[in-house]
Amino acid sequence: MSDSATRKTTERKRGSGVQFVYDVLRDEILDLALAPGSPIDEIQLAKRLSMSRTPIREALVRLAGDGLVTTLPNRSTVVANIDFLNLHTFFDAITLMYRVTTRLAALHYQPEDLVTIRARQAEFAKAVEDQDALAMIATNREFHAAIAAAARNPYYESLFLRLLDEGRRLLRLYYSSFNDRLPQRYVIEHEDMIAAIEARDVETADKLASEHADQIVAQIRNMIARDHRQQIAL
Amino acid sequence: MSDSATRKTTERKRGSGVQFVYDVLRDEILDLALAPGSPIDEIQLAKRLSMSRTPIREALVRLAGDGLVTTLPNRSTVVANIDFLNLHTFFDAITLMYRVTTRLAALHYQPEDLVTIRARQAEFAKAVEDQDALAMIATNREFHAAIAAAARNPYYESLFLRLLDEGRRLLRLYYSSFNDRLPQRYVIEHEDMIAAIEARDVETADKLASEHADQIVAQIRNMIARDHRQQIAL
DNA sequence: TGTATTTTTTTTGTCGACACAAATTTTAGG
DNA sequence: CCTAAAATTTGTGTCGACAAAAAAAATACA
Repeated sequence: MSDSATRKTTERKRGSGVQFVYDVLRDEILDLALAPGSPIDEIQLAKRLSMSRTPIREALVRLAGDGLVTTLPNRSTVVANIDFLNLHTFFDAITLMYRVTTRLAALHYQPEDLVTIRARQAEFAKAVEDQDALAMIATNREFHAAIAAAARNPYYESLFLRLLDEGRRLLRLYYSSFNDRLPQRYVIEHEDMIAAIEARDVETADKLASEHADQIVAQIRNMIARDHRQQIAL
Repeated sequence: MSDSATRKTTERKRGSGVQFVYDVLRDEILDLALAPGSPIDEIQLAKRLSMSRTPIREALVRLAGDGLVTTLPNRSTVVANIDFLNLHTFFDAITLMYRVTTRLAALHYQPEDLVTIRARQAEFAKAVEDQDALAMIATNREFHAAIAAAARNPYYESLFLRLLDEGRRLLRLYYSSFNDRLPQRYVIEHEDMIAAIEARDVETADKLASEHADQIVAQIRNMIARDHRQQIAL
């Protein structure tokens, strides 16, 4: 299990309890340390994090708001399932959010935004170079989150972040397939997007984001199809 | 105050407490019965609804997730303010959601969806005929929510519902200005949208939704400008 | 042996109480 | 009379306990 969950005997500041539980659970859910569909026992969790059930419950309510857990009335809350049947709605939404945030970033970015975006891109390039699939997933998210922040629209941003997190869970399922050389292409696409944003070239930014999204969606689809074939073969 | 808040001594089913508080507070916030920025006292609320603070707090956490209240650490939670300075981000997002949901509804609707949509439209037409501004706001929301449901994309739907609720709060502020004849136009536009959806004419549906959104945004902008002029005059 | 009913266990939803943080008021000093 | 420190008040964050609901186990009956 996640070692961040076991360290706890140290006194925490008052008020940080809920946030702590929220962060721990969120990480474990997105990292698939907690399997989708598995129940979350409040008492067990309370013992593990050595705190009362009250802050645990509040954290669970927040996670339910994020769609990361599902609360069954009078029954245990469970980690949200991945809905493979309706993945197309996910792909549709995340593609649109890739486009919209990149578009608006080209329109509204401030100089300091570019600094942040470039820093995230450097981290992503590093992860690709190291062939570190897990780091690639994380840094790719941060790169696009930085663009979304520059777009300065909290409504798009919050939906996009939610979709990126959902995607993180999906990619985790298949991250072993990242051994190929494809990710190098993403680095270049990112560079092109940064250039279009900097030039305030909205249409090009939109087009690049759209293609980038299609790339990623296609790759995830491939991973799923491949995995599905393997399952059938077994 | 809302009378739904005072009836409570009757026993409620176990488990419905949080939902009840959530619904009451949500309505009061969206109806501006609770002014934006005003603090919410947990103890006072607990007394008013005659229940313990625990379910109150959980409801507040959910509302915070919806962006309807803001939680200040160790300090009272306050009703979310209306951010007039960044209204353009709201208009941008809600216009896109009008378009996307109408588009996808034309693509994915099932026969029973049209029945629901038409029922909502009838209620909206009735409200316009009655010159009942408050009912117009509510039924207009339900009409577009029905279209969003037919679009069958939970990500778009949840964002759109959130934006519609935010819009409800905005319109409440200015609903006195609904005395003019403009709303009749909305009825016709709604009819056109239904026709385009039924014909599965995606492009027309998109175009109509876009124009409809522009209409509404323009009207809200007018209301704000008019109000602003009045404030300056005073 | 299989099914229906009762009993037990487990786990959630709610409660009242307490501790701590921040805001407010009071008091002390210049 | 004004400023700064101390004391008080107000309200949140967390806790342990209890009651109701659901699930699991045990029992009765055919």
